[in-house]
Amino acid sequence: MAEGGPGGESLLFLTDDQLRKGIEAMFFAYRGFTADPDRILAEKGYGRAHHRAIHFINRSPGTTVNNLLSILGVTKQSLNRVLRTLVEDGLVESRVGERDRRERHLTLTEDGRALEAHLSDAQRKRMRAAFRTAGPEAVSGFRQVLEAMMDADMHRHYTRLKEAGG
Amino acid sequence: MAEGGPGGESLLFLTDDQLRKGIEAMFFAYRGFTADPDRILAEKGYGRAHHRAIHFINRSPGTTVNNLLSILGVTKQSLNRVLRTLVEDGLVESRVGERDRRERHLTLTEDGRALEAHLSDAQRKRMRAAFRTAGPEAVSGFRQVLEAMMDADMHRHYTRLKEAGG
DNA sequence: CTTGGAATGTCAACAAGGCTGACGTAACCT
DNA sequence: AGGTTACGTCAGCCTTGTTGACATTCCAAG
Repeated sequence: MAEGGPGGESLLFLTDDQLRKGIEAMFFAYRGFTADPDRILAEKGYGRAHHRAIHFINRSPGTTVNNLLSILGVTKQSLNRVLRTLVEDGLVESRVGERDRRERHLTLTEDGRALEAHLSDAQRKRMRAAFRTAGPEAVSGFRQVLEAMMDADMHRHYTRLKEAGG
Repeated sequence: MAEGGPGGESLLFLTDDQLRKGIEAMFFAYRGFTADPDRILAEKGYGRAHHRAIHFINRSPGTTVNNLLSILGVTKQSLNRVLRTLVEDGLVESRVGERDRRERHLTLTEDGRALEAHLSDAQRKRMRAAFRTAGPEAVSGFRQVLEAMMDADMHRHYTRLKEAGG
């Protein structure tokens, strides 16, 4: 299995050692990925769970609790705890649905958008530096591998957001 | 800032929208990245913290607690709890240092190596599928971006492990 | 040689944020 | 009218992060 294969293409990039490097790269990079927002959140007494809620509410203003649940992949009890503090603190607004009044539609308030901007500025800054260092071709590969790594459900959510936002 | 730039190279890949896609890709992909090991760990009553300890002890047999701490970036108390259960369950051996008896040198037992193999098989399987789908060039870019995203400390650890293992 | 500081690891207690289970309410739909 | 769906909440559990206090060991300065 050292080399050669379909189309004479080298498969060296699929050795266990290469895979292990990919695994460790994911581990260390994810730490960097969350480090900056984590610092900002800690100052305000929030955690990563708040960041995730804020991020996806910002991406899909007016989204329902149920939709958020399926994106985040946590239980409603878990999400509810986070959401309650955000509503109490005036960062998120929860409006009863007009068409279906069982639903709650979530949007960021002005304060919420301000925090979101602060957090995503920090995170984008690091991502931008990494992208710039690696270059456009690397970025394309980066995204291809990540997309191939997602579960099908998550890929669905990702694609939806990608299309909506583009 | 839409296009053009040094050397006439397009900078479209650095737009906020592209960065946001990268951020969301990291989020969703990391979930997939940990999903398989998480299932195995849950069956055995362990968590992600145990996996991390097992992984890095396997990578550097005989390592000290302090070294592990700086790789994992948690407090020694946090690590100690995890380590204690692993030692009690006979997956990790903790030997008092010969030269410096304050140190504890950590190695996996046979059972520990078996669990490590099980976990990393699962994780490599997904990584292999993603690598194969994306192809060697994408994998190269993937790693470049991740490396550029790491904090300096983490990059140091990553490089060390990479060299040792390669 | 002794003593004080630094390094290493352990115990205790607390908080965040996952989880399950049970229950209540309101609204929708057949 | 009755079943289903969406949401909220209470209670309690677990993992895994945190700080603080403490014991042991090493080393170096006096």
